[in-house]
Amino acid sequence: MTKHLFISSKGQLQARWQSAFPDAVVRTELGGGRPDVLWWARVPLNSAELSSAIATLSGVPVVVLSPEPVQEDAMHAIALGARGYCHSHATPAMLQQVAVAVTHGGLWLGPELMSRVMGAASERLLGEHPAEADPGLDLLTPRERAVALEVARGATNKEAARRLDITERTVKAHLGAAFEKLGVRDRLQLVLALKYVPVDIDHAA
Amino acid sequence: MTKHLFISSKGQLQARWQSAFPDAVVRTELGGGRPDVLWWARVPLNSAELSSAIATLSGVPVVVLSPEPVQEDAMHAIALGARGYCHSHATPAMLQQVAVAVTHGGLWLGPELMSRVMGAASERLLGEHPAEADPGLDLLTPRERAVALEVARGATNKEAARRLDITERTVKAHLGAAFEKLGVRDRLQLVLALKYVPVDIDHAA
DNA sequence: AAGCCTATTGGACCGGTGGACAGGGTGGGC
DNA sequence: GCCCACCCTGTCCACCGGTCCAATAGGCTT
Repeated sequence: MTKHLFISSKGQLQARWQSAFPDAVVRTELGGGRPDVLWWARVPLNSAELSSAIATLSGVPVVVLSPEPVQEDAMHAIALGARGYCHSHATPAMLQQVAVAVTHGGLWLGPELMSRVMGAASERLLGEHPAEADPGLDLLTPRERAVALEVARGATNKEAARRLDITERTVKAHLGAAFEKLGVRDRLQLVLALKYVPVDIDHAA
Repeated sequence: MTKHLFISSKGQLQARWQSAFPDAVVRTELGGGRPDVLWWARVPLNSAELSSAIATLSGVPVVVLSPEPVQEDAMHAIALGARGYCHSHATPAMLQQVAVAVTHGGLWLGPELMSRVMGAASERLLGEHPAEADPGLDLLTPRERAVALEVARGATNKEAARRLDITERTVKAHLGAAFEKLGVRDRLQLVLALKYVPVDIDHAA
């Protein structure tokens, strides 16, 4: 018989899970025997905890359950080695499906996520990035690029303004345009989007 | 009963496959009814053919079989939407495993490929290389580190608070402590400090 | 000439951010 | 017991960051 172990912060979904797997064990902490499937339902998702759980139970498929599935969380989960990701309120039938898939060596993600992951993986491994080298820098005008690079080095708007000899207001304007073009919401995400940019030589030690 | 359709250039493995699935149908071309699983064993792998087959049988999981599995082929296959990839001489037991996984919504790739694909997908989607131990990070307490990492991913204080299940105020506290310890003035420079080590912070002077 | 893109700046608004006060709680070392 | 490090929370406030409303001016294509 397949042993299912659910790790949950609180036990409130125990009944639901046990209707999918009558012999399911629900606990708040890892421990005890070695299950055949580990269902990780602790919220919020803590990377460190999950990672150590996966490492501890090496070989046991881990499925992450979330009360409100987020793609980003799912990506983190599979990056850490999880074999599945689905809604913690999924129907018992769905949970059984997932269990079957992962215990037979599969990865279960749900249709949308699956296609996203597959697309990303193939892009990465086949080396055909859609916007290959620059995920954005050449979308920007020269001025926008200059401002973006200043900001990406950690400058405040005021500092960037001084270095480029323009008004802080203008910096904001260019920066706003850059946000728009790169589809990010703030300077920090701009930096993350531009993270490949090598640090200026004249500022490196 | 699950219907298995094998598409093969030549029929020589028919016996093996039928020992896994007694009612398996082996053909050289697509056609006839709609199977529950489509096993694609045509060699060499033709992207166009496979693609159109997957499109034609939309919704039917497709598993690509190869007499000599190559990672690149596997990547192409899943890029086109295949749900599995394995050796065409796999044991009947293995084939049954694969069938179970894919018919339950899973992706089946084999351990090595799976980890490769997962790694690639997460790198691509999260834009991160697997844990390159940041030197500054161990100056921080576990909680400060967790907050710092959330922020380093582009989260706002509010988002970090939600993800770590603490108040925004507490996020600020940990973050402030992290700024102090790392000698930076704001979240953006924190990210830079965690990503590239040798950046001089004071180009404002 | 008209239209568009780029660069530049202004003012105003408001939410996010970071620092400066405050505490409260736990657990471990001396 | 006391001290200390860590974790968590609160209020207040100045500043920064991002976006809205503009406007002016040069260069470029049509």
